[in-house]
Amino acid sequence: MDPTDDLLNPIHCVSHNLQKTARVVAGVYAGELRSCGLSRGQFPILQQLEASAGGVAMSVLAQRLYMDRTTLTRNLSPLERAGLVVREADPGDARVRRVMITEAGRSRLVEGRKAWRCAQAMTLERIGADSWRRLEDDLRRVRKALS
Amino acid sequence: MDPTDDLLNPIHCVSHNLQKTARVVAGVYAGELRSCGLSRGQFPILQQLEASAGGVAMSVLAQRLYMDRTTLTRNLSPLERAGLVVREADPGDARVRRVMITEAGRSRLVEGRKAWRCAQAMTLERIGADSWRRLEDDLRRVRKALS
DNA sequence: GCAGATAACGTGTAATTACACTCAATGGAC
DNA sequence: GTCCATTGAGTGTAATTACACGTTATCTGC
Repeated sequence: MDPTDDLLNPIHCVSHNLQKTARVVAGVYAGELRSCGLSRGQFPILQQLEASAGGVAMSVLAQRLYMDRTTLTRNLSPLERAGLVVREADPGDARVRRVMITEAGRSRLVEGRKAWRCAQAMTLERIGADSWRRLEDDLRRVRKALS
Repeated sequence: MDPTDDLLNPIHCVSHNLQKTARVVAGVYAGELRSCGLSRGQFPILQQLEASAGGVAMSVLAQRLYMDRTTLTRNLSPLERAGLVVREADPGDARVRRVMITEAGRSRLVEGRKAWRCAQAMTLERIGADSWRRLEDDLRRVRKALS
């Protein structure tokens, strides 16, 4: 008998278990970040952009965030309207649009990180740092295995 | 020095790590479920309703799914239009609307489970059953700790 | 060069999510 | 019984997500 048979019961759905846990956790971070005018979707984008000197192509940025490319396009629009990022054509390849964080974006990110740190500290305190270390490793493995 | 200091770097964001992993996994299940006309959000709802004989109040159902009550309202609309669920007033309390799965809903669920099992088996094979057992426990603990 | 394949990107459309707000029904204090 | 806090539920609005499709630019074989 296959030892994974019990896991083929919908109670153990990998997708739904991840989904509902993500929803619960997201609420904590969204609440903290709201004070600085960043959504929980915008914060990781700015964070990733700050680490990418010289700008990044849309596709590359989407991959790094494990996000659909078209979703990224939509999420970038409000950030661009707010002047926190700019999109400009790549001089070497006219197809590529390089995304860059602006000075205003960096300032906002400083505020955002304060709020984020509150949410992260609160979450870690509740779930336990060691528990999270193990979980984070496992999650990374899941992403690697499926993409 | 606080041993959780390194975890206060946005790279280790609990919310974003869960979010992006959930996105990657969701893609697998959505692909399989599409063949039977159920979204990955609708399947868990029907699944939960099948286990709730006599119908459930909206709030209770939302709690069980770790879902916002208003989100559940929206997600039920297409299911109701398709005749897979019904909402009827509770005889004892006029505020309560009891949600029930229909016969058509049960039939659809049989189809859905076939597709779901494909996705689940595929996912488990890639990430490993033991890895998932540990992860599922950890995720449950996170939900308990935060809600 | 040129034709077709490929790659990068945006848009139409639709599902998912949830906060703020409103409405209706219930229950408790008196 | 009346007032009012509480509870269950739906709607307005907006952000998030992603599939299908179209457009433009680059590359490859010839």
